Amino acid sequence: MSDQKLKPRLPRGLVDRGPAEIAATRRMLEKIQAVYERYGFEPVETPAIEFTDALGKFLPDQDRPNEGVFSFQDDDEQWLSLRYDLTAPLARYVAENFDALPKPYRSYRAGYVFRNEKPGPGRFRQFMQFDADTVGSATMAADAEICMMAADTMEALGIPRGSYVVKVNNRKVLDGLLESIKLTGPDNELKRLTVLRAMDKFDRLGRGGVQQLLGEGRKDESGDFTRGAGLNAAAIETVLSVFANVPASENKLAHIQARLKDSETGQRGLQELEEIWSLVNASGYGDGRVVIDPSVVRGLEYYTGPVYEIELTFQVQGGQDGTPRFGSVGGGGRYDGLVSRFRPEPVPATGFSIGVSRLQAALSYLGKLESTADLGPVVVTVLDRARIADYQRFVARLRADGIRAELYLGSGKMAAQFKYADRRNSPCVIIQGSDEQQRGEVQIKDLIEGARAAGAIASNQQWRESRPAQFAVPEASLVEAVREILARHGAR
RNA sequence: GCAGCUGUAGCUCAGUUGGUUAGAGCGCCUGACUGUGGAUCAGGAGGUCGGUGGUUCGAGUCCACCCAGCUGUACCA
Repeated sequence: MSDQKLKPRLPRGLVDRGPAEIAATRRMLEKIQAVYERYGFEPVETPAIEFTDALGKFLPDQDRPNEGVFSFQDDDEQWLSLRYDLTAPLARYVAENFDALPKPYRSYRAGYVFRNEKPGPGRFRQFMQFDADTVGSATMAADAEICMMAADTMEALGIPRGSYVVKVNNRKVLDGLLESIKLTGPDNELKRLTVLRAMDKFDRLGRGGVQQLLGEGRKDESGDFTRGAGLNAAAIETVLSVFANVPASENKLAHIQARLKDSETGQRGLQELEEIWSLVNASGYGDGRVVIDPSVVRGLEYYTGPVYEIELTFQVQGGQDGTPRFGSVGGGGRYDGLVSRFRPEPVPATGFSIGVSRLQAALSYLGKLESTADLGPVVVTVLDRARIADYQRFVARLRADGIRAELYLGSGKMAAQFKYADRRNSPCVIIQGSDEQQRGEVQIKDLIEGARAAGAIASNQQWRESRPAQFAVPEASLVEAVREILARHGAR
């Protein structure tokens, strides 16, 4: 077919966003930003594109970028990539502007990041993160503060205390654990990865699933088989001990301490955890907002010490199987090696990101999000096409007074104009035909009030004759009357 | 990537053991209403049944392959 039309469509994992979602995102961003500002962080923004090597994302032993990142070659053949998080670009920025920045350097930024991975519910290939970092401070106080800020942010977003938890662990504890089951040396590199990955799946697969993955392997619902790490029973028991149902954070520390006796790395990790815990506790956040959880793994690359994860703990009502799981909505950790890739001196850093898109998807699914679009503009209708100049003058007066307003620019008759205004979520329309003009008046119809009245009216004739929520005011009072309607409906 | 399931109108779906011009609800457009949203009523537009090939007198229906979507799993720096 030569006259075949192009089919409008989006690649998977990408979404269009309408006014209601945009408004909801904006409200979220404002709340997050307010918390970060209060903690003394300042904004900085970097571009969406970086050199691939600056992101550190070449495949090992190959000159091709990792498939998980969107990459392309510049005119000069250099590889460029879309950022896949906001941390790596920040490290590049700090390294590049090192001498000009105050240290420790505390900054935040929001922006879209891109990952070429399989999308799912609340998982997109383009999504927004809100990130905050402290660069140039090695003290655990920086990490403790990040955790407390994460908790404050959740509450600022309207998530009640007890409906979220900030979990803290330390990569050194995990390394120590692997040491204690003798998974050391380069030969065991792959096994170590397999063990950590298995642990990371605890919330999804449960203890049994993780146990299978640590041992022989596991068959999923579709019958597909995943090979396990092949550990012996004693080693499996040691690894699973971190999932023990020990209620208090102090006890968790004690519980795991015994298993790490032989590992110096593990002991150091425990010390760091204890330090964070005492700082968090001193500020009162140890009441369940921030907890120690030795099972938190997080991504596998650049974290060097403490790692954090923000999790929603909502009980999803209707609790059958079909309900999606919204686990982690944010996380982060200490990445002491990332900036020093560019610098001669060591530059410790720690930070965390909130997955704004995912959190929004979760909140909206759970009905915890006010997802109403903002009110639309006041629409001035066109009854007499010869008098467009007059109508435009009404519009100009409203705008001059700071009120969103527009002239109906379509070609429809009255009914179409009302439908248009309705769809635009307009608070009211302005009408002036020859009758009103002679009396020096305009009709104002409150669409929101009118919609409410519609329920009680049976016939169309009655509806039209009663003209619900409609009234006349002198032309001179136009702005004032519209203001009243806006105020009544809580317009911002 | 691997596995399972599903592809019929913009959306949600019906379509008997293969049998004439492929249906419904919702939505959309127009009108009833020379100047009023909703409701109602009447009319209208919109589909080469995901694609290609095959079996058959005949395929939305059966078969093969491909494509897309969903779910699980792997990977996710």
